[in-house]
Amino acid sequence: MGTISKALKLLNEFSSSRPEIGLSEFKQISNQDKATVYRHLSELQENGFVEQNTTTKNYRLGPAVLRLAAVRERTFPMRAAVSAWVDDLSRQLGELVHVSLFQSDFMSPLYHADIQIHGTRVYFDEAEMLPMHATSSGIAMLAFGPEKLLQKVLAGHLEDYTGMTTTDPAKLEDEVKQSRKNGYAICDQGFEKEVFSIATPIYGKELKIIGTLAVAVPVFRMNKRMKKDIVKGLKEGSLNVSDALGGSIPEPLERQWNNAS
Amino acid sequence: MGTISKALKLLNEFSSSRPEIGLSEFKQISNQDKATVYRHLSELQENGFVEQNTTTKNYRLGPAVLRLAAVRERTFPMRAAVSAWVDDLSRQLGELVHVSLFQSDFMSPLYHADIQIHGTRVYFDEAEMLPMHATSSGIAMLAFGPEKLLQKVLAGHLEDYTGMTTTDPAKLEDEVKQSRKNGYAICDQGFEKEVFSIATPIYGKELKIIGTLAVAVPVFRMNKRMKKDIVKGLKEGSLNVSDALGGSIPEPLERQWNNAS
DNA sequence: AATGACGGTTCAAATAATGAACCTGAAAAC
DNA sequence: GTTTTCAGGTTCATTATTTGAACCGTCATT
Repeated sequence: MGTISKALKLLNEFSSSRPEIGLSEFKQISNQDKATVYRHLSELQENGFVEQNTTTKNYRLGPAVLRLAAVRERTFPMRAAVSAWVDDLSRQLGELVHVSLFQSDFMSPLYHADIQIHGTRVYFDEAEMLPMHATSSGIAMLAFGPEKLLQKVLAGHLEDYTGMTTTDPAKLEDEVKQSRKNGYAICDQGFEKEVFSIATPIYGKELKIIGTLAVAVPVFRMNKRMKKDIVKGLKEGSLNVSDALGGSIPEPLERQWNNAS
Repeated sequence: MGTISKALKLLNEFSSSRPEIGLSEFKQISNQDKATVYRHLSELQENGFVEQNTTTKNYRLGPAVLRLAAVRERTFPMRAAVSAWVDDLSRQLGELVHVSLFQSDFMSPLYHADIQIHGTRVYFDEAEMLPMHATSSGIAMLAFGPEKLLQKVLAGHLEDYTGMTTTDPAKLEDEVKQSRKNGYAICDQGFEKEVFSIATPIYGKELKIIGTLAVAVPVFRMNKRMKKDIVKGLKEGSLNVSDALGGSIPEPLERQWNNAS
């Protein structure tokens, strides 16, 4: 791994639950020498990608990412492109819906909508990274994405988040196979307790898979009828979202979806 | 300059007017070997900071910046903190107002508001980088920021954007001195033709300057009365925005402002 | 006064970045 | 339809940068 990747990976350590990180903490997290981490952070700081809390000396994400995000969304408005369909589906189902993009090691939420018609709702953080093996989005990506990715994830460590997370590679592979058979992926409380989710793949230009569309509901609200509605909505939604992004669902998968319903 | 900075600087080449850049183009822009640029882009791509247009092979900003921006704004909501005051001032003046943050080489817009009460309005792109020598925000930063920064800018190349841009270091230094005397910075069509702007500094914790508050108006609408109103609004605004960011205006400057009005 | 935790710095040793030249394919020029 | 040009991408010896153990200064705790 090059120096650039090492530095960029540092940025990914920041999250909603960990907005500021000190040097020593970073050293532990990243398993690198303190001096190395320090230099990387300094260079990131020079470029505005991190900044320092002047009192605690802890590091946090810098304003540079804001400008880049503004450029990206202004010139390649993906969020805007998918938002209408995500809103639609959320309204239709009355549940939380999100589109997430594949990003090397995890799924990264792009947009979510939660039209509240129930008293309880699923908590969703657009700034969070969704693990590949513990979310329906991740499993859908593994099922419909490149075989290499699946192998990489199966070979890696499968962290247990809830006690119900699939941590056995063989079991995960089974789930992936089942997802391919079904045409959608399911995850029962793999990442957050009490949350059940279903996801379908989203494709961009040239039939390239780029992410997933997913619905997450409180597990106690889940039943056969609900599941049927969600799967139907996801299939339509995937078509629409893919189309909005200039892509389309591969022929075989679309046929599979049509036959199933 | 380290490898990390070289790679990160590549990201800054993207803008609203240049959303996609090819390898050869990048080589020219950055004055680096093609192989080097290619490797840097590849590593950025692996981490989702750029992605490739599959047909043209051109590079564009990737989705990773979206997630980081979401984390930043969620955990350190600067935009949200300043938006109310910027909106207020824009409503009060009926003109475009923006807060921009200093970012190593330029000013980076954080938030802007334009309450339209006139037929014409200033075009403003939040994704754009504002040059230090050719905008009121930049000059305010030079005037009230560290002396080192001023020297660095004076020693560098001063690009001419409009034909009215200050390109002579001595003249720029004069403008900076005048700004210090006035307590605010002025720029007449230095970056965009027909746009006149005035800016005041914004301070964070421990009296550290972090950016500027600025008003930009069509030059033909500018007059003594208008200028007086803007300067008054900016002084109040700078106090409010600095306060909202947990900072405060340094004593001497605040006294200077109070005496002037 | 001693201890340890933390951010930051140094310099020789190790490793990764670099760039001239090369490859390949597509499109423009002849 | 052949040649030229230009684009993205790749290779390998050379070169320069990254690296990390040890060190420093500061602050809070014992």
